[in-house]
This record gives sequence, C-alpha cells and structure tokens, in this order.
Amino acid sequence: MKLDTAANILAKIGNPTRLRIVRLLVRAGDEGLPVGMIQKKLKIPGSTLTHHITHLKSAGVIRQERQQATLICKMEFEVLRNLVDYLTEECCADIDAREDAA
Amino acid sequence: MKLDTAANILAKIGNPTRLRIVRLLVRAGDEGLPVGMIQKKLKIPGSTLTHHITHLKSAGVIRQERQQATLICKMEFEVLRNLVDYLTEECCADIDAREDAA
DNA sequence: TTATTATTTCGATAATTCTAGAAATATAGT
DNA sequence: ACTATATTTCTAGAATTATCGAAATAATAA
Repeated sequence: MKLDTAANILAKIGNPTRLRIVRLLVRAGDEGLPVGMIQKKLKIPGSTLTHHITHLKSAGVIRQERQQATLICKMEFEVLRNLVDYLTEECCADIDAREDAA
Repeated sequence: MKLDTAANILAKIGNPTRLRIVRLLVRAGDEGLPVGMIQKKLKIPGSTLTHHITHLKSAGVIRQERQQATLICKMEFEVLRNLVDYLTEECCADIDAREDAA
C-alpha cells in the first residue's frame, strides 16, 4: 500500500462521525447496513451522512450496493486489513541495519 | 479505547507528512530518532516539522526524550497496538445478534 | 560570555473540511 | 400518473488545518 493511500484512508476514518459509520459497518459484517439505518443510529441529517459516505467510498473503505429502493453500505474488509498491516509492517526494521547517515 | 481518542489518533496520522514521521519511528524501534534526523529525511522546514510533532505528541502517538542537545522522538508502540485492536475489534459482532430496530 | 547547533514559538496566509438546509433524483407501490 | 420513501446534489458559511519565514529559546562548547 502506498503512503498517500494509507494517509488518505486514515484521514477519512479519522473523522469521528465517519469512524462511527465504519464501526457500525465492521460490526455488521458482510451483509452491511442500509444508509437509512446508519442515519437512524447516528441521528444526523441525510446530507451530512451522504457527505461522509462519499468520503469513505472515495477512499475505498466502503462500497454501496442497491437492494430495491435502499442502498446497502458494506465495509471493504480487505482494505481495512491492508491498512492495519501497513501501520505495523517493518516495525523496528532499522534497529539492526541502522543508517545513521541522513 | 474511546471512539474520539481513536478518531483523533487516526486524524493525526492521516496527514501524509505525519504518517511519514510515524513510519520512520516505527522502523526505528525503541531507540527512536532525533528531530534533526527526521528533518533531514523529510526535507521540510523545522517549524513545519515541529508543528506535526506537536500534533503527534498531543495525540499520544509519540513522545520525546532529551539526550544532551538533541531531542529523540520515540513511537508509543502500545498506543499504536491499541489503535489497531480498536479498528478490528468486534468485527461482525452484529451478524448473529442482528438488531434491525433502530 | 560568545558562538554554535538544535528545536520551538509566533504570526500570517492559503487550503481544506465539516455541517446542514433546500431542492433534486431514484425506486417502488397504488 | 401520483405518492411515499430513500438518498443525493447543490450551496454556502463556519471551523479547522497546513505551511513556512522570522524570531526566540535550549543546550553545549570554546
């Protein structure tokens, strides 16, 4: 994963409202949740919710699938996994091969 | 970990410059890196670097320890671990105990 | 005490992001 | 076609954040 990609995802889920959405969807698993259900749980205006969903989609954190009149939001679990890996990978890699030159 | 705490950390490390700092410090392990070394690697003005370091410190992501004239930045690995746990915990918890009521 | 290196504080500007009301669009049922 | 429900687009103001030069402070050495 590229640094800018990771930073973008982190910035998106770093908003409290969006993190709440992500947590709901993580808990919901592969079945996801309809936008309307998320709105009921979060109690925020639809336009604000759409704004945040747009951000999460653009970062690839979630996707939407239509089921008749309602849109289901689903977590992209693989993206989340990759992000977590990115944050911890190469931990302490420079301890032995210490490069003290700039 | 509280949601707002996690969101704050995520927002901080969601900045590309700060994520670069974090990655350097993760690789550096418990010995950390001096501010000046980070500056050389990132090639950014000192004031900008201080700005970002201040953010990372305020979120508890890193700490600083003085060694003579230089300040060493060190990753708070436990905080990072807790964050990663927070992002993945209770995954799919609502799949069985599905609560379709708002 | 003067000089040198290391790092931060101050201050100002540019850019981005959050929030939400009003209007628009999409889907399905009657 | 009309209605109801679901969701998004448009728009704009408020708030937050990023950036960096100049000046200030901290630690050490001469």
